[in-house]
Amino acid sequence: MSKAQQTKARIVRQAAELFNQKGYAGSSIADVMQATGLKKGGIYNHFKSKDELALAAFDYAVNLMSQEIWQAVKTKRNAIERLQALASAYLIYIDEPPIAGGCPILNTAIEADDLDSPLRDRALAAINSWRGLIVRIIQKGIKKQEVRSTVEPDAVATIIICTIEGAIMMSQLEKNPVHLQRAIAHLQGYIKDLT
Amino acid sequence: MSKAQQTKARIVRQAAELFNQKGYAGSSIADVMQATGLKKGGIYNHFKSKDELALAAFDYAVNLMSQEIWQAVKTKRNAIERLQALASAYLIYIDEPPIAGGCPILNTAIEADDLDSPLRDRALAAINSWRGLIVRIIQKGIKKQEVRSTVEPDAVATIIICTIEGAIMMSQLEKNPVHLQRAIAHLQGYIKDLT
DNA sequence: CATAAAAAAGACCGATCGGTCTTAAAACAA
DNA sequence: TTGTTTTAAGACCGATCGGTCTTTTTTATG
Repeated sequence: MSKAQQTKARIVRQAAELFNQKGYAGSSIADVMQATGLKKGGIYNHFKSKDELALAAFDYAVNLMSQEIWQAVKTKRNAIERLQALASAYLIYIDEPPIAGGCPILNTAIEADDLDSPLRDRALAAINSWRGLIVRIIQKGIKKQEVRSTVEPDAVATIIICTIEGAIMMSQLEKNPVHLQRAIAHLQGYIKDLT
Repeated sequence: MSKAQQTKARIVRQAAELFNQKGYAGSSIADVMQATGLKKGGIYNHFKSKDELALAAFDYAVNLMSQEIWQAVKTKRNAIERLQALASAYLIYIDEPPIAGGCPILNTAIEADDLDSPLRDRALAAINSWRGLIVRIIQKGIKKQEVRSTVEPDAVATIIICTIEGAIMMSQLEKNPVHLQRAIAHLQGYIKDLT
């Protein structure tokens, strides 16, 4: 990777963390300059606009988390175990958060949900991708008779996602991991009962 | 109420809706001017600063929702029914949202959780007040043997709150009430099993 | 090492930011 | 209804916003 590519990647990484903590509207280019140690020219040489950087930063952050989840899921073959591993993977936000400031999907969704922006579309796509993963795991589990046939994959996906996201918000706000731990413990039982 | 008081209340109401949709950092005083139809002098005559207006707007929004919840809860005497009524009360976000833009506690928590601002303190206090209500209902329920004595009030409060908040986010993002409906249906079963 | 190309610096731009202050209009009390 | 006080208007302020452009420095290539 060339020096320029390294610099660009570094800007994305550091901007992602900044945006994830202070929000897009709450962060200025001056903030990005401070976080990266670069001046304006150094940043605008790699990105056309603040919006373009915001999109790149969001994609980076989501990718980071997606890989984490997939790592956890792919080690299991049984649907129940897969879902449980998926839920447990979010405990990483306590020990080694891939990015500071909480869940980037949640943060971006809240900031952009009333706007009609590319960022909202990206948050929506990220949620739907996550939901798709859960739905596919359950559908396969039903076929393999690991999951009750009466289970509605879409409904389960909603419960898993909203419980985790709400818990991340609470733990982040109270600076106390217990909420996320309780939520995931609750989900483990909920998922076990899908059998 | 004097004319001036009416105007002040109107500013708070309209600013609350604006902030709840576009965020505090995402809304300018010019936006507030447009929303209220007032000019700068008319706004700063009532509020020292944007921050002061933001706090008043948040308090107004939270109060609005708190009253809604309490209205629903107070009609029931049994702990299980009270919790179920509490959860169901959030369906109002679908039919007649008290304020546009989703849950003000959630929105404010996400925007302010990494900052060290009065707004963060307010969001924290609002969540804790909500949690306190749930905990007290359960404690009383245990005493009256309406709730299993092995139930941990704090843990249940976490599950109820994070499920609802996560679901509001999802329904808001996807512009589809189904997520909130599923989450509340799920909570009804969860609460019933506390017996 | 020389040279062309790319990256970063930093001065600069108009627009907008939150906030102030003087002035005019409206509300209120007598 | 008159006089006083409060409320709202709107010009104005310095700071900061996102973004541009020229110049210098660094990197990559022969």
